[in-house]
Amino acid sequence: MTTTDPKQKSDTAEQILDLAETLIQTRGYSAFSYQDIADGLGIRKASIHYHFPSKTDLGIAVMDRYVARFGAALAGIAEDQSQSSMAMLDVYVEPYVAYAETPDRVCLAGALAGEILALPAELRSRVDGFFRTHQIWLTEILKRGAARGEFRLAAPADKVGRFIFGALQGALLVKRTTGDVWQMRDVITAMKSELKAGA
Amino acid sequence: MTTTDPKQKSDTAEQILDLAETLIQTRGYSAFSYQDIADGLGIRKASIHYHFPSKTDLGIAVMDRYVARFGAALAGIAEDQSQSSMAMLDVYVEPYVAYAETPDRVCLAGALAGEILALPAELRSRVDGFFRTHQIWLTEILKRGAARGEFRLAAPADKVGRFIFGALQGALLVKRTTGDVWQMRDVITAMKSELKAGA
DNA sequence: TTGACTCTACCTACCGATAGGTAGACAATC
DNA sequence: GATTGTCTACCTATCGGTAGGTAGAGTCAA
Repeated sequence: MTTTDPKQKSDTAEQILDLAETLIQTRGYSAFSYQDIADGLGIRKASIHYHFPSKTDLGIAVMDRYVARFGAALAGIAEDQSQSSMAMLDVYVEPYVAYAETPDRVCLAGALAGEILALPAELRSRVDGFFRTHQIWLTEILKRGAARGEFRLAAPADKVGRFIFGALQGALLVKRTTGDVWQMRDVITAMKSELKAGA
Repeated sequence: MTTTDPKQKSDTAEQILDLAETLIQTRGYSAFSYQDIADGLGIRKASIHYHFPSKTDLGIAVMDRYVARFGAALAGIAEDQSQSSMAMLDVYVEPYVAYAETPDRVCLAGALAGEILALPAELRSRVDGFFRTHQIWLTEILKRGAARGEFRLAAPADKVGRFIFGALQGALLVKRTTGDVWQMRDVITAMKSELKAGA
């Protein structure tokens, strides 16, 4: 950095995190290597080990950043209580739509979940926490929508929450394979129609 | 084999396929090795290469067998037209429930989809075909149910089909990570309630 | 002001383990 | 005697990780 930038983390560490996140989301945790990152950034493998001693450390750092980013987003959505619950849901699904419109990206947690048995315990627990948090958050929004007469839930909110969350994660998985950009849009259309039905 | 068994494929080849299928479903395609199979069956790596020259060949054989098995099942379900559409759906989701009740298994196609970019093209196209076939099949059942007045669809059948298929695949993914056996049951409960709503 | 020292951030060069895959010997069977 | 199936022994490539060195910026006492 030539400018006087009071940044906390070094620029290199940040670049490593960014590329690692992309690589995990597209190829998976086991399938990306320190060499891939080294090649991508034009540095040596050992330099990555300097910033992130082990692959586990790097994986944890990537996931923690992702969780924090999403956590802030979830809190932000629920903050403005003047919004309709459907509007909140619309904001929630935005990242899914965005990922679905890239060629190969899926949710980071979804990518890690696909190879959960190959992951170190510290990563496993974080993916688990991500899933639980999101399903609970969705359940709360659904309850709110039902209480306000916006949604008509055919089943208890927590079950519908799991249904919707699974559908979003599944849609990303299917879309990456089939390449059909309508996969995610159709799922969201169906989801919203189901919630509005009878309202 | 000591008994006179007029089997087509050798017993060893069959055992290799069985174990490979299990390993892909639990660990993933990239994460299992010929050594794992050799250790599991008490044979040498080179013997596996005799039956399946490359890992790609083995992967294709496993997937083709799986697709054929499922294809026969789908045809079987739709055969008896005296059944209700909900009964057909119940039979369809049986394998998902069964996988969800194992510690770590997911759908073979789902497992492969998780690392689709690391797969040889021949495998990729098969996973793609599997997804398309199942979504089309589900759509047909939904249309039938709607026509018979069993289901009330809030959105076009193909969109609901994608919604349901994604939810089932996503539920397996989430369940394996969280270990919550209710994940799949809750999703199926919600799905059936949505379909019955208003009927 | 200068020399000794420390720390950061990178480097080259290597390690043992494991991956998928191959060559060829050796029995058993048809 | 050819075919089938399994073996031992080996190959090359790559993995995550380590050892040790170095250039440069900052610190600080003489």
